[in-house]
Amino acid sequence: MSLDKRKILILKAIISSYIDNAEAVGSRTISKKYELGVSPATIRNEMSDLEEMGFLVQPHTSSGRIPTDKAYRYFVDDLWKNADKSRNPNVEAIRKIIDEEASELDSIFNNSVRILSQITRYTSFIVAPHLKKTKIKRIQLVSITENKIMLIIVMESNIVRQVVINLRSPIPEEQLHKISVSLSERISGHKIEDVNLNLKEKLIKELYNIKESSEYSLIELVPFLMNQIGKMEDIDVYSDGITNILGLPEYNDLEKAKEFISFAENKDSIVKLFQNAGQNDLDISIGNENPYDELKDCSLITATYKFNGKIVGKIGVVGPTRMDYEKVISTVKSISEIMNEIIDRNFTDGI
Amino acid sequence: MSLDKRKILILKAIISSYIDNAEAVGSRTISKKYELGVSPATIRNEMSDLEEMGFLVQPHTSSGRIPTDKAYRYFVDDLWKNADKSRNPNVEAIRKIIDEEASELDSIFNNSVRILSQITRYTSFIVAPHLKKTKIKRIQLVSITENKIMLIIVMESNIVRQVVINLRSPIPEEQLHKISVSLSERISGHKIEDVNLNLKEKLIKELYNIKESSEYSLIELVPFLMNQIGKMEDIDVYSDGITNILGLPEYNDLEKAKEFISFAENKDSIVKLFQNAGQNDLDISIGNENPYDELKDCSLITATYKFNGKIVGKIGVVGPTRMDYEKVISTVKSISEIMNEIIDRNFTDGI
DNA sequence: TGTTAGCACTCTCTTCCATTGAGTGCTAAT
DNA sequence: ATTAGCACTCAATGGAAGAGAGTGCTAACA
Repeated sequence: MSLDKRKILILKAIISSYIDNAEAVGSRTISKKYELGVSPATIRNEMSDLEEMGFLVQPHTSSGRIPTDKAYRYFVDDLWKNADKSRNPNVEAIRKIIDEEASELDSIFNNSVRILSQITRYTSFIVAPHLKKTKIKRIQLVSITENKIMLIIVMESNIVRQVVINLRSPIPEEQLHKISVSLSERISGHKIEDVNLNLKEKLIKELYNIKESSEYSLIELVPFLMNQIGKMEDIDVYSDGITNILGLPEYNDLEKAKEFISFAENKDSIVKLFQNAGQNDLDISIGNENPYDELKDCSLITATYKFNGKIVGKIGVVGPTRMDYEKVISTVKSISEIMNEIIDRNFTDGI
Repeated sequence: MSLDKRKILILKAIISSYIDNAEAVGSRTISKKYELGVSPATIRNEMSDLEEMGFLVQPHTSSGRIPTDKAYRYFVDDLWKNADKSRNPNVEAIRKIIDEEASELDSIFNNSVRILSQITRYTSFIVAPHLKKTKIKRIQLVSITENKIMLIIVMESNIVRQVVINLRSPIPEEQLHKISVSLSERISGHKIEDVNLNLKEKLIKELYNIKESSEYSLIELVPFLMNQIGKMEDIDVYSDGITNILGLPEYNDLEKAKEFISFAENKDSIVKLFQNAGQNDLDISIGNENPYDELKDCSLITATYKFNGKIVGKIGVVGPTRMDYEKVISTVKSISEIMNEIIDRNFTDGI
């Protein structure tokens, strides 16, 4: 039995109808709504074949049929081949919004993930860079008030992290500057994880031996600074629209909804999910292709974004397997491209 | 008819049972579980009286009874009088966690709201200061990379806000410093809202007339900086545990749950809710005492926190009217006290 | 040989009762 | 004033019956 043209048309019609209504599709519906020029009986025969081939299932003997993961997979792979190159019409509007607050990664991520979930109406995530694995370019100490200084860390990728630190007693501006310079000299080029491993002790010792350090109680400050640096968060997860699933018929069951929500709110599981998700420009995993039981009725569409051509993070959408793949794929693609472009422009070192 | 001792005991027993089980309480239950030494029949008579007095209602003729808002109000006011002065046993642990990352308000708020919702298992909020109404102490421009500078704003209350800004072309360190100093001189003492109103134009004009400005294209930079300052967020809302309500029997109805969630996720409504909530150390509004329909089955417990003795923000919990008031009140109280203390220590100007 | 009308059959879903059980209010006895 | 007893009420539970959507099969048709 082969997947001839008519079978494909019928399959697509069923998928399309099921995506719209979340209800098992019968032969009459197909013959009425989609003009195939054949009677329900013929369609029934074809549907029976499609079921045998594993593209459809019947929830019970006398109901219509539902597409399987295999059907979605076929449909998506087909989309792929005949990919519509027409750009998402919203692209320019989206770019403008993200670009407006593009000087901090945090804003780029927040805006991107929000827009993504607003357009798709599903749950969106961004899993952000492994800061601990990138090198520190320089650090800087800036006096804020008498008892507060700001520690600014600039990473190789021009990502900036800062933290305000309370001092027990003021440090003269001049001396702060000296500490800042010597600390920066010694720490730049190293990774945050190195600081945690062995650099910390080494640096503390070195700095103690410098004449001018002794003026101020570096004994307190430097180890504290090193701890702050070491604590910089490793992987950030941004999410939006988690509660959107409450609107989906497949999550009418409160228990199921709660299960999904607690999965989505758990950063660790999301990080793992996205790390497993393949490293292509765009990856799609459908239903049981997902490694997590909580997502067996969901599809995950992820894209990567890069710094300096190196893969560092992922953006993605989780929705029901019954999702409008064409729209979601095009949205994820567009937004990831916009992110890539904006990050490139704002965070990549010139040559 | 008066609220004699036995009626009070029975009322408390009913409230307590209803808080535990969320099910209408019958006379037999009370007589069995709470040793009052009287028969169900007697309790029935008393319950009938309590209903007449407005403390109880029957969902239908042949069911047990449920406490009304008035009953909770009585119960809470009574708690008040006989307030247990014993401190929450967790106080020290909580303080430690919040204190660990106390040099930035953002962390204090995030940690506090998280702990509050974790302990109470309800939804918690913090509505943070009106930044636009406080004066700017100083601003500072710090060079980050060739094309990035950081704009740091220190408010009168020692709150620090910073934003990274991308430049079209580099500015020499020296000149950046000059701009920073003149901008800071001119802007300190003013409020953010003043910047938006008229200060912006005035300052731009003034700075154009300074000799050294002309070296660099201040024409671009200064207006941009002013916009950044003017854009600093007005009121921040922190929330946690919104989806906790999915576990409550009163929100078994998905529609009701969705309504609550979209209310809780809407910053505007939360800001209004908290602004209406009274300015005492602790305020409680129960059920229909709340101005919002979405909260007619909820109680709101809020506390204030202060900077320099001035009220600036609120922390609070929203849960079902059927909540363990004693525990929630004590938790909100403790956490607000801890916040006050930590903020005082870290953000108040010395004398 | 593929298509289709017709029909019996299947299974869910809704509606409608009857039954159950928790709880009340009232009355009469203590 | 309290309580045992009892009739009564009403939500909740659990079939049973009927409706409706959809199927598979058969036989006729092009």
